[in-house]
Amino acid sequence: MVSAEPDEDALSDLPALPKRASTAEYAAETLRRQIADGKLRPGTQLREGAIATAFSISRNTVREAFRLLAHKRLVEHALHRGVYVREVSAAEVRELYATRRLVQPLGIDAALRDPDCVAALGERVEAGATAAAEDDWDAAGTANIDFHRVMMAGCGSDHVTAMFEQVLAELRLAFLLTTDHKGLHAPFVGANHQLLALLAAGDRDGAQAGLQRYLLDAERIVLSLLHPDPTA
Amino acid sequence: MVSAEPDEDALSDLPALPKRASTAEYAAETLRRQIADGKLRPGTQLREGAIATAFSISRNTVREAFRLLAHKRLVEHALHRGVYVREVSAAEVRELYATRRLVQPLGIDAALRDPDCVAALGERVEAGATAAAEDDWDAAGTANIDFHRVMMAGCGSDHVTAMFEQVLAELRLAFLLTTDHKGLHAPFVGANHQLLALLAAGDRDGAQAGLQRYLLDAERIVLSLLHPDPTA
DNA sequence: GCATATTTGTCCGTATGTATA
DNA sequence: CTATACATACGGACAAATATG
Repeated sequence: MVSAEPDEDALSDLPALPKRASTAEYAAETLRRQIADGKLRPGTQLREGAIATAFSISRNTVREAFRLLAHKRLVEHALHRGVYVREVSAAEVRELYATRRLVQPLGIDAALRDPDCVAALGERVEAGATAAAEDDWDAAGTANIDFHRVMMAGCGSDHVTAMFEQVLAELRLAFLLTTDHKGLHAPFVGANHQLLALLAAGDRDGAQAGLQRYLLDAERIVLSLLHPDPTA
Repeated sequence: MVSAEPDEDALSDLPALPKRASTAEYAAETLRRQIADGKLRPGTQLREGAIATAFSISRNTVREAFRLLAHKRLVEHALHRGVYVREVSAAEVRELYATRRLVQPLGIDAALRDPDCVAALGERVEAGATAAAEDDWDAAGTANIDFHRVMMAGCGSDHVTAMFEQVLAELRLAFLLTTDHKGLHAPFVGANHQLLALLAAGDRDGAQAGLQRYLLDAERIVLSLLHPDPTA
């Protein structure tokens, strides 16, 4: 590449990837973080030329990075019209929660079979509580997402894990559309705590019912924040 | 592009995609078919230069096509060493069936809630039986895969459907490694018929048990054909 | 509706880095 | 170890599609 150190600004927080990556992967990762951090808002167009000059890489390489991001469904590619940070609609949010209600019961069953998994979940609940106590709602949101990620990883299926990561990534994209981070994440802290207690007690039916209630509530909250109540 | 009609040579066998696609998508689709048809065997290296000249497109475009195929996990990308048609190992086959045993119960439940789905499944069973009667084991294999695809689509979750498509595509890649198409697909015809009967009768427990037995049998068969019995 | 500017899609030539015979 | 083949990446060019005035 032309400039050997493209990492002085936005990349300084990268923990020095041990795994070797191509320039395109590097650029894609940088963009991914900027999207996840809300620096690139949903709907923003990413222009090849601008990014190429900003990152000091060629347009071809930028295009490869775009393909990688499109694969993760973080951006949308419109032929001859460019790529845009994806905007998740209310209908898509409903689909995402429908999918969660469908597959997360598998995670509950997996957790019930594995005490280590329950212990790992306990750490996430604690992290969420700590973050909430410090009014750090971004951290609380991350802890919440991790809670469910860990639970699903317990299923032991790479394909299912990857799919669920996808679902969570898209949901995070939806979260970016609101600024009320406390209203968004605060309710989850207690809910996860309750769910954990049911899992620790080995109460399968209770945990399954609790999960469904949780997901229905979460969907309602997210939709209400996205779509500030049109009837009021 | 330079030449306005990119469709006269290597692409002539494509049934004229109605949806507009970029040259890269077009090339990716052509390669995907050649892999699915067994013309490009697992393990084959796909060289940028060779494909670029063969398809009369630039290496840049070929690279974009490779990204698309890598996304579908049809090819593997090794940095600085090129892309290869993926070889599915025995361990991966076991993982694929473990995933199927995990998620397909959701498909059974969905089918039990939807008579239309059961009807659609009936068509696939018939198609499989017809193909078997005509000794067309490739068609029988396709019908079998479609049977399970339709069942999972009944869940109504795009994410789950996409994940399952992925699983089936990788399994198909494994099937390419054997030439005994009859031995591979013949056992499934009857099994699907039985499963359908249980679904039509509304016997949930029977169908779930039947599914698990089916998947364990299928895994055994596939592994034995891939890995021609080392003890014999 | 038209003319123009911008941006994407694609190609080419070339240089450098990497893996392997 | 050198040589070679290939992937990676760059930059410039132009056509085609789209956006803009």
